[in-house]
Amino acid sequence: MSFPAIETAQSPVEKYREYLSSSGKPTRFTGPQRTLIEHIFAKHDHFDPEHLYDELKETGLPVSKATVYRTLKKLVEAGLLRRLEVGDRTFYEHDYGYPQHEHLVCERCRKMIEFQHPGIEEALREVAARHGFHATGHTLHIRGICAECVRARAAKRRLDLI
Amino acid sequence: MSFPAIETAQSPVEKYREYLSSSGKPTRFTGPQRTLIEHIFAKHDHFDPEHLYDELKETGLPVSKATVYRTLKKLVEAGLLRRLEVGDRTFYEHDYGYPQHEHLVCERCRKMIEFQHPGIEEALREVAARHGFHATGHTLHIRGICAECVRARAAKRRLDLI
DNA sequence: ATTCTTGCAAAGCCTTTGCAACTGC
DNA sequence: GCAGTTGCAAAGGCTTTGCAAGAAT
Repeated sequence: MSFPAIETAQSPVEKYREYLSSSGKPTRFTGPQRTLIEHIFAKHDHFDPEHLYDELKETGLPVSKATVYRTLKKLVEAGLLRRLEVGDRTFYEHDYGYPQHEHLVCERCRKMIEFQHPGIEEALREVAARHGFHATGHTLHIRGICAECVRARAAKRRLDLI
Repeated sequence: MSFPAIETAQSPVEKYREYLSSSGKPTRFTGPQRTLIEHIFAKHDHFDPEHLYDELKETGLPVSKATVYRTLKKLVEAGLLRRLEVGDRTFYEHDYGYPQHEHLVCERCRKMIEFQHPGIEEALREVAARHGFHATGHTLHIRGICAECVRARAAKRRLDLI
């Protein structure tokens, strides 16, 4: 984890059940949904639906792709996950129990480095207020090459000269 | 336009030709490419490939979808256009001759309101530097409901009470 | 029992690609 | 004339959807 987790009164599963009962919509807590939540919250990372689907298949508790997509949508509504759109790829990450942050996205190794910057969040709120805009969220990430890849590239360049 | 255009020494077409000749790659300035550039730079707005394709069809100078996509990619490389990923939709807007800015995106009327905030840009540079990250760009937008739609919604609520 | 959820496969969307015809240079 | 570009239609990813079978309450 890049940042310490936030203390939560409820487990993700509990939080989800609460959401289900208070959402008004038809809803039922099923096995596949439990499998997904428990798998997703077993570790903190950034994942895409395809990858999640593959992992579950390997663990012996497969869930169909349709259900992966359907459940991810619900988990975002429930406030358990945050959806990230990076370039033309879509990722999900923990929202519940994890502090607000943004990402540096390496275009070479695809790594996503988390960072926090309260000043930026504050500036965004201020901008919205100034425009009478009722903000519900934002998307922010910095694209480029991470330190590691910059070094690797420099090293390779040195080798090429020999 | 939300912001005044920047003075440019070259027209978009000239700038593009310069890019073509200096890019090293095979390249040829064709009729469809000229049609696209002239149409795109005739007005400042945010558009998606589909919309652009439809507009060109109506003007009587149609360009195939494949060429629209292929040319948009080149125009981004040439620095004429900026590509925006908002949610799961992709837009393009002028980059050449237009100042750096970000967007407030209304989720009700889809309007994109431009804003500038030098402090944020500066903060982003600083974050990248702190991580030894070689930044090449960033994505930033605020989602929510614009002032107009907030008002419209409030008005409707009042009516509903009658 | 009833109604919601799942899995499968088909359909949808947006974007890219293979290829023959065409066109700048 | 030669290589690069276009248009068309087909193919590709990723995501959603229709529907019959299977679960949760």
